Amino acid sequence: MNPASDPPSLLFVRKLEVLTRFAAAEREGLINLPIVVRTIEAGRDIVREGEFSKQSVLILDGWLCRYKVLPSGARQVLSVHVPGDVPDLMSLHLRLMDHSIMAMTEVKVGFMSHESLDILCSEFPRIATALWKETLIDASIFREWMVGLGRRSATQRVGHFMCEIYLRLQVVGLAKDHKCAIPMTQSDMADAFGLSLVHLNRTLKELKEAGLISLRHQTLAILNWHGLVKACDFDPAYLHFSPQIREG
Amino acid sequence: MNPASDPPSLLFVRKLEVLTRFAAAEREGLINLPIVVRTIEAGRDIVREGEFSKQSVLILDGWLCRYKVLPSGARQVLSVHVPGDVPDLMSLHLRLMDHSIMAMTEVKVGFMSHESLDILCSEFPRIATALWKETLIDASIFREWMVGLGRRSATQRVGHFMCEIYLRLQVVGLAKDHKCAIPMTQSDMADAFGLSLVHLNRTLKELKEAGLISLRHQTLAILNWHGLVKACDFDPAYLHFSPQIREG
DNA sequence: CGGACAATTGATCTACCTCAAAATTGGTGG
DNA sequence: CCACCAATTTTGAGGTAGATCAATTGTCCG
Repeated sequence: MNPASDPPSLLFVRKLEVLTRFAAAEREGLINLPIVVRTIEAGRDIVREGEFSKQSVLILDGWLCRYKVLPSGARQVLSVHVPGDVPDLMSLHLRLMDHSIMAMTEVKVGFMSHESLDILCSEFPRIATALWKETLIDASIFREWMVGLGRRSATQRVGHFMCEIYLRLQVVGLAKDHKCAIPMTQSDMADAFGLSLVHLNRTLKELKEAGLISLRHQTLAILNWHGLVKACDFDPAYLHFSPQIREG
Repeated sequence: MNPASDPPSLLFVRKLEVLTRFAAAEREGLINLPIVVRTIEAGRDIVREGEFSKQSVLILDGWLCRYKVLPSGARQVLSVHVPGDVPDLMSLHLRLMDHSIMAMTEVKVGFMSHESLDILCSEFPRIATALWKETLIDASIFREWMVGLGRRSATQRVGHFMCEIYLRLQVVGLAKDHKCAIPMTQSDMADAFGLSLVHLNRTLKELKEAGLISLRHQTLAILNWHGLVKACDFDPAYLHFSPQIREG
């Protein structure tokens, strides 16, 4: 879906065009954005809390997550990111990182300098607005996760995530027929849902035994979409997809 | 601190100037922003999840919170807002509200139409950037709350909030000498920290008995700032104050 | 002074945690 | 192709932070 001849920025343009219709010049400006492509091995940090960031990363392939670690050693995964996402877009204006970003799998990323993004934004204000919107959707997802962490049961939290990630992957063509890859360890998931590893494992087992999902070899199948949506109280409104996309 | 003769927009300008140094024209544009002032009684919703928003509210006096309610009836408070905040700034670009906003006290708010904000942003790109930054800090606070909800104990969550709100109030001149008003019921706090009302009450008691805080008649005093900061693992970096502000 | 709401306390229960070990999986080198 | 290692997943057993249910007390106001 992304031939070698395509510039890496094309994925970025496509993602933004889900929300914004660009003029030809804007599109061109985006496509010509200088991007430095690099491959990073699984487990490596891309940026660390406390660092000053001078660039943002576009994910071209693989998954990555944002997290914070407490003095106790406990880790909270704040978000999970898939191809097309720019997880640290916020650093464009908040240069001091308040969290870290780690490769969950081997990832291919494109580095976009803040300098060139700034220039692009001032030349094309509608691009600035499109990027701003991306950061707002990011925040909306945080809010929904907060609801899960504060008020949903372990089972609902896990199921809710499965629904969310399936839809997000579907938008970028990486999921269909209620199946997708989830290249996370159970330890990663536990840290994302605020659970212990042991309890996460039991929660997954419960969802499997209820016939709602199957998950093996990092491959998720949602066996009963409507059942899962209902059980976990999933409503995709918070993803702010344009009207024509919303469904399961 | 805000004489009757001052236009309500002045509070907004002051808040934004914490992060951005404006040119005279920009400042003037902001001050002339048309604002409709209204008073709203405690407990009333200002916007509801699912509505389309055509304006954003600037808090002039009083507190308000954002929240979501689950089908079970459980409520999660997502954030708490004080004078100077524009809690639904996100609706400027995500018009469909994914959460509700409620007055926690009687509040005096200023309504700013999205139309006039849009015009201001396109005329003064640096104002757009300043607003974007505000939404990014908002998201940063969500991230920190996620860490609390997922990985901190009840005691730490409560204490952490006390530190945060004290500093945020201090910036707008509403707190000093480690004292400030916290016009929230314990029920509101419980919903903000993902706790039951009963447990929240016991947690407060614990912090009081440890000599870290006092809280009576909605008045908070932090009796041992350093002790509290240490016990709750509080680090204000996530508030992204400019360097000269950071301290307790 | 009464009524409504908010705060506090008691008693019991449970969802999820921690500690510990075993089983499974995937990758590597011989 | 197999043996082995390290990482991951799974299961068992027992403990606890925080939930729920149920009063009681305090506070604010009209």
